[in-house]
Amino acid sequence: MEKKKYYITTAIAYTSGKPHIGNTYEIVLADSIARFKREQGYDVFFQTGTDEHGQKIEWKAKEANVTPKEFVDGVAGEIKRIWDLMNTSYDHFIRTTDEYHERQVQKIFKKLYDKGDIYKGVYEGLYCTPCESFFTEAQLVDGKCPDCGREVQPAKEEAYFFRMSKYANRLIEHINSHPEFIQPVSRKNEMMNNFLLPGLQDLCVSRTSFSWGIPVSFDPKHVTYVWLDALTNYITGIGYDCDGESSGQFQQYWPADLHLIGKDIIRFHTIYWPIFLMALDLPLPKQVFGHPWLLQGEGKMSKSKGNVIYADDLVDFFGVDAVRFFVLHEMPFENDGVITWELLVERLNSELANTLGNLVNRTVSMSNKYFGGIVRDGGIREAVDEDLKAVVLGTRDKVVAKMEELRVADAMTEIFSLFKRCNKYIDETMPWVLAKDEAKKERLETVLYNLVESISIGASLLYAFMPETSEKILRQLNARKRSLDSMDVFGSYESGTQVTAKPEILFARLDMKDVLEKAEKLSQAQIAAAAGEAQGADKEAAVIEAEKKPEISYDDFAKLQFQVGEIIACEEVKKSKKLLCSQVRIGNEVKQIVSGIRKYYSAQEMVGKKVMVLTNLKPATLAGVKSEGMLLCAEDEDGELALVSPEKEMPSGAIIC
RNA sequence: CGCGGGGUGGAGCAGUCUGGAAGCUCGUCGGGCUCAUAACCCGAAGGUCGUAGGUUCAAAUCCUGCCCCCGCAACCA
Repeated sequence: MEKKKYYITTAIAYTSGKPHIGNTYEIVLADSIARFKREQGYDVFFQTGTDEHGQKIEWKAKEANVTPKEFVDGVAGEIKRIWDLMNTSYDHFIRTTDEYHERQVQKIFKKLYDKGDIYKGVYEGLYCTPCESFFTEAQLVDGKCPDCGREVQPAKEEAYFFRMSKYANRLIEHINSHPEFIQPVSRKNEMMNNFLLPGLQDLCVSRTSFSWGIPVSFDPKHVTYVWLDALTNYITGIGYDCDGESSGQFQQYWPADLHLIGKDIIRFHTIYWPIFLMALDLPLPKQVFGHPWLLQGEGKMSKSKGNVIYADDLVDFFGVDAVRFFVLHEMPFENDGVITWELLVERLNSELANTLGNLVNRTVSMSNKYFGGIVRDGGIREAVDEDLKAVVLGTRDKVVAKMEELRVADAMTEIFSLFKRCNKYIDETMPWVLAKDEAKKERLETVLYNLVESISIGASLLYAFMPETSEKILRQLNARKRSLDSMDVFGSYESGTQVTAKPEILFARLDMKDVLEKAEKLSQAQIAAAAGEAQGADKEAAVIEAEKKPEISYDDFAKLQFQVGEIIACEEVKKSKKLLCSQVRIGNEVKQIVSGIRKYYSAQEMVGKKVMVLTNLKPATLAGVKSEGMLLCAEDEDGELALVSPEKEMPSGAIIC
């Protein structure tokens, strides 16, 4: 019988820097699903890779004084190293700089252009002059350029667009008729209400503002812009060819069974990607699962706070499988999960060391102590055995059911319930008591046999999640790995087998204090490194600013009217989290000025301050409130703001020149 | 009235769709055991299930109002 295929992908990682544990979570999750599907007998193809084009990389490469290609080669290597370190069993690692991918993207672009789905138009967006790049509102960081942090202005640029609206109805219908398409289902409404039902905007698919991308073959000053380049990896990676010369592999595996992605890019995978596929007359992926995020305990991960957690650091402390266990087990299905060093140590000690490691250890030890390591089925059954067997034999189906819903954390919990049941069984049967009575020898053999058999099954189930641990346990027990199919029989462990003479500690308990101290050192090192990096970046930015900002005449300067203003009243703007609305007295008049500084100043403390105001700026309406000027602030690289005030007491309205 | 998620013993979560004795992990306390990695097993304390109403024989679960928190979106002159 032919095996059913299963094609699973992760999102491709952006090569702008080393991935942290949150990014690493995704590949491990995908790996456990891929491995489990293989166990279930599917012909699995598992693809991951890197997204290597774009403005940001061009910029980073420049900063590092290397070519973009050299830069991404470095980062992609690092990413691959971490993926391998995590023991992930991907079949193909695609890079968007792969020659085959680039060629296909060019062909796809041309094909869609010829078809009329892509047209040339004008892109209106927000432009950052020093960086020479456009951003959509969504890309802005605190309303500023995400790369250099400066203000952006509305501007226009020639660009190619994809006619999204043409396929919108078909997509709506598809989503409605395939409830399993978007997972978790709660995301479906979000997509429908926010994007599909209000009407889809055409998507800009090219840029001229940077060159590190795949050139549009018939208009080379344009490069392909992110999504058409990145999303297509899922088909080019398995040999799609849009002239109909697709590989056998493509024929076999497409459509994908599961795109595993972060919840932040659900929109692109459930709207743009299906529409691209429709335009190419290809079937749509069966399911897109937007997993939640793994967050660091307090606040966002940031290098300057020194709280970024990297997979390889964790592996140094805990070992690969412990880290796999943690990210898989600690991640809820819909809500974001939390990762802290404390939690990690706690989990490792209680579940891995105590429940699992100690179980294997005590079982092997007893076998050696009482029977020289020979495990025999003594054939003396008792009533207590029945519940153990029932639990052990029932676990497979529970795990399968959970995996079917992609509830990996729950699946692991089921397996650990099995191990807990084994520990309980030891207390129920009290082998050390049986050992004192020569007449109970056969019963004792049976008890140990039941344990070894149960652990063998548990360890086999564990394989998809913690492959090394699974193998280690089986090796210690000298047992074969069970197939899922064979797990409805209790008693397959060959009677008379000898277990290892010296049980190896699977997971050593860790001292919380010790780990936290070491983690603190890591954190300090990170802060120091970030500070050094930030200094370097500052210098760089200053130089670039000098280069890019054109000289102005005194007349230009004279056009700007700066005055000292006194804030006489201030309140928070409703419907906004960032805005404060101040009444500012400037000489004899009072202007209303709205500023995005609520994060740094409370309305109360604003009152009474004398600040520098640009008073002849054209009024604008922000969040429905009129603003007649601008309060000037100094801003650092983290977006920290400080109002600028005259250094000595000055009257309200004083001219600043 | 922008969209969405959440508020469950000290901590972290499940349970809510498909009403019917409030569950899991950690922590605390007491007990058991000694094969084992000071581990394992049992028991206990501890919860007005955010809040106010409603429906129902019965509500954490369904309905309505309100209060907090968090994402996204908007906004940062």
